[in-house]
Amino acid sequence: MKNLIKEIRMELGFTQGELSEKLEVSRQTIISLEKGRYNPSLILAFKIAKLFNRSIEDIFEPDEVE
Amino acid sequence: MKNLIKEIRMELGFTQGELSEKLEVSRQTIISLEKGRYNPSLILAFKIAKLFNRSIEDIFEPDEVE
DNA sequence: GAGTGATGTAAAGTAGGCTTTACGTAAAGT
DNA sequence: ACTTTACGTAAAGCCTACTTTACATCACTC
Repeated sequence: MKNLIKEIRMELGFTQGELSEKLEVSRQTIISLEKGRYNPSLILAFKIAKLFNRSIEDIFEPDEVE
Repeated sequence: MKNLIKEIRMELGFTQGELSEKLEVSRQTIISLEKGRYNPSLILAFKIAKLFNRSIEDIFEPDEVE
C-alpha cells in the first residue's frame, strides 16, 4: 500500500511527532505508515484523510490487483 | 463504522457467500462487516469499493469524531 | 416433512496493526 | 563538545480483523 503521507505531511510542515499527536497514534505508526510497512485500519485512513482534507483514494494507492 | 455493504450487495443480487468469494474473504467476515461488528482493513475497503464501483467514502461512514 | 439454500451465532485460533520502550544517527544551535 | 530536534530501527506485547468449523433458524421446494 503506497501513500502520500510523508509528502503531504512535509507540505503542511508537520514533523512525524506532530502528526502522530494530531492523529492520536504513536510516532512509530507514522514512521511505519510512511515507509509503507503496513496497511492502516480504515478508521485511521479516514482520520488521515480528514486531517489532510483529501479523499482516501487521493492519499492511498493499493498495491496492484490484490 | 457504518456501511452500505448489505444494501449494495442486495442491489447487485449477490448472496453473502458470493460476495465473500469475490472479495476473497470468509463469509463470516461479510456477516460481521454488514453487522458493523468491526472496521475492515484499508485493503479490504479498497477491494469492496472496486467491486461495487463506488468510492470508499460512499460506502463507509466512520462513527463520529474518533 | 425431508432436503436445500441463505442468513445468523458461537468459539477457538492466526496474523498483523498499533503501542511502548529503548537505542542509534545526523543536523543545527550554543 | 554538549544538547536538542527530527528521523529511523528493533523487539516485545496487546488487541482485533479475519479464518475456520460447527451448529441453528427460516423459507422454499419436492
